[in-house]
Amino acid sequence: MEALRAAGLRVTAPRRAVLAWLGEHPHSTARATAAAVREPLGTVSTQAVYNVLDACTAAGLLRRIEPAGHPARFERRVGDNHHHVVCRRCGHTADIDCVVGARPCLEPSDDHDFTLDEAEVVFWGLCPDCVSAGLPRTDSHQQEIRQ
Amino acid sequence: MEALRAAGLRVTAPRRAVLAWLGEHPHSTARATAAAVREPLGTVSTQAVYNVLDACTAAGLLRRIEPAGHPARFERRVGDNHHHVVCRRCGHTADIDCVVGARPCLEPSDDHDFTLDEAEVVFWGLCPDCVSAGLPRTDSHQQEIRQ
DNA sequence: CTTTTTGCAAATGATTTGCATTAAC
DNA sequence: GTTAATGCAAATCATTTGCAAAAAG
Repeated sequence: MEALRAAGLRVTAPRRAVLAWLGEHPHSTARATAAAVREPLGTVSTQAVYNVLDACTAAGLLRRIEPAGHPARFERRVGDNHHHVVCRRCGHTADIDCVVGARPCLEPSDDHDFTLDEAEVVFWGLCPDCVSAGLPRTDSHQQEIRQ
Repeated sequence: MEALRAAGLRVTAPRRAVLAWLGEHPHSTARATAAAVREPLGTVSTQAVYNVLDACTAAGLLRRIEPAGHPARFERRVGDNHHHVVCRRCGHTADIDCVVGARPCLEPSDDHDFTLDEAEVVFWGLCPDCVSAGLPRTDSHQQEIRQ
């Protein structure tokens, strides 16, 4: 990935592997990503993965999604302002393009003098699997079962 | 507060105090709330506060706001679907009524078969104080300085 | 060779869990 | 008197921090 070099980041095995994995499996957690890159690479420390994710997020190569009550997830689809559906129970996440044309409710009625840079929209609910599975709303146990 | 009794919850000093505090100081964190109720009440355990907040949230008396990277905040304004501006740096939170009339981007373009129950909108940015203060984006140290 | 990354260990911080004691009803 | 809440202690879990060793350019 020359994206790395373009961003002024050194090209290392963990970085290649993390970006490759996230390309195939968007919305993976740090933990799931770590587990995934350890397969081809052998030993990769958890912190190396966090470092990679942080560096790439800072460089704009990744987007971090932090659904309340669930570990952060990462995706390579950056630059466009798209949103997400998140399962309250297992944290499973999918992309959503907002209905209201280009910029949805991007203009708040009153910004309280904040200097805004992003409008984040999260649609909360239950994924099909958790609906059929059982009692709703309990928190996740199976984060990495789902990619 | 008869709201408590109406919700089938016993009326205790910590619950009264927490609800009273949040009525005056919406968007307080658990920590700030605990500190606040300890003043009039003497000793109140942190867990009691968490219990109160959890019970009241479950009963629909409170709404929990969980901005990524910041401790949860609570407010008594429930039932209406309003949104929030959140400061990336200090977590300071304020209410926003969405522009697009009653229900903003409540209809996702594709729900991925999720059973949705809420559309959450968060406007991210920097509060006036953090803009004038200094370097942006660093994380909070002053959660309870701001209510 | 110099600087960035990695790997390992330990710390942080919000939140949760378990259980005996106490207060509500 | 029962049952639900509190208080205290300890555990959990994602994430961060510090630093020496290894790798990238």
